Amino acid sequence: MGTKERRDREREALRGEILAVARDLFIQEGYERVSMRRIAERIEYSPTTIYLYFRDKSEILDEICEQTFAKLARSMERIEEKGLEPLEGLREGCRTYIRFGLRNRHQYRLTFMVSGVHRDREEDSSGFEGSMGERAFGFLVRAVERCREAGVLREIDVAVASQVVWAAIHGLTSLLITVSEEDFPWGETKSLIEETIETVTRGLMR
Amino acid sequence: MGTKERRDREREALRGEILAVARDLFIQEGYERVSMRRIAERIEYSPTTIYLYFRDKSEILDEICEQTFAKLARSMERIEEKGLEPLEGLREGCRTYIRFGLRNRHQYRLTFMVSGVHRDREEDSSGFEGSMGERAFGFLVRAVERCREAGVLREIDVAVASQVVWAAIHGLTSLLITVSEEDFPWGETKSLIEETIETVTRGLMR
DNA sequence: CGTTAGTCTTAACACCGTTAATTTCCTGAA
DNA sequence: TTCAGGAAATTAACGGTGTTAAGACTAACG
Repeated sequence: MGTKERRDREREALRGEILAVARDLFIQEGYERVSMRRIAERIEYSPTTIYLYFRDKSEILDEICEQTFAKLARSMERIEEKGLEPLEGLREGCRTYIRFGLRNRHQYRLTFMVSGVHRDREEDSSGFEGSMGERAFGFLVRAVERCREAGVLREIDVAVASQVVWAAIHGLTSLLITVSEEDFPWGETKSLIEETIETVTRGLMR
Repeated sequence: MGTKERRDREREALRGEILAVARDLFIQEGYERVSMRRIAERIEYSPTTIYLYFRDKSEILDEICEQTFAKLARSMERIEEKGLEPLEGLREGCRTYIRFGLRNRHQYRLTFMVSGVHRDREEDSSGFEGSMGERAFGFLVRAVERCREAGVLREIDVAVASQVVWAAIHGLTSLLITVSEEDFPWGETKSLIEETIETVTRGLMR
């Protein structure tokens, strides 16, 4: 009787393996360089089998991105449990965000820097609401809000201020990912990160 | 005797037409959605003819990017001639940069947000030195330097400060390009831009 | 006029994402 | 134990891609 359950388990297992293999390949070589046929080869199934588990290539990407986002969101939410003072909490969130992006370059690029380039299929896109991306951004909003409550924030809309922070840390992260050190004379990365965070927080305080 | 000259002119003309057609298509539909065959169709030549004028597809892109950069660099350098006070000059440069990115979304994405994804050919890359990108960034450095000389800059390395500014305005630009308004509740774009510029400049001043 | 150099095209290669049709395999009932 | 049904996987194919090799055309020069 439990055969359906077992089959479901097996199905899920194979699905997971596809996801794992695809993630490794995407990270190592980039989304567009990895073909369905190569993923299939790795899992030792025929290419078309993948289509029994995913609608198309970009759905695999979407799923991986959500996983990545979930990781980022958790990292950031963990900061809130540390009970730091508002300003330092915000700073620590920025650090976490940037570090995460640099440690997961390809995933970061895939989630934040491609968007509508791939996935022409529009329908779902599931939007921002309820997504892991919202959770990660939600952290920023709360961190800024706590700064406002503590009275250290200058006169500015909390939503706008959060977007400004996001822009700054995303900008730094994506530049460091895109423009390699041999193409541009970045100095010491660590101090650049700290100065960026320092600058944006200072700029938001009264 | 002037036949060689005429032929050179014709060659250059066709090359230019390929570039123009490709630019229009890339802008309208994005680099990866445009095939060599479609470019060829537009110029009414066979696909392989293009390879007599460009090594490969990415070389067409490179050339277009350089043109775009040149336009940006000129726009920014024109600000210097306006004789604004240092801080306002920096602000105006930021505005120009962001506006340029938003008005040339596809070109901006191509130049600043893809990098090593396409063009596996490494050899040249021609580096940062002497490129139009350097000229655009050079403006930022000079603008920041002038702020330092005017004594309004806080204690910070000029190169680092310029990179911070670049990160912030690039971050905003690329986010606005990547994350569409239906995916994320951006408020009013104009005020977001102003607040970002305000925040980063404030954060750099003493 | 014949040769030659430059320009362009045809045909092909090796891929790609994806779909339709078909085969294989296993399970549950007779 | 056999057999039907259904799920899972495969083969073959379509229409596309960037790119290369080989051949055809064409215009200028000796």
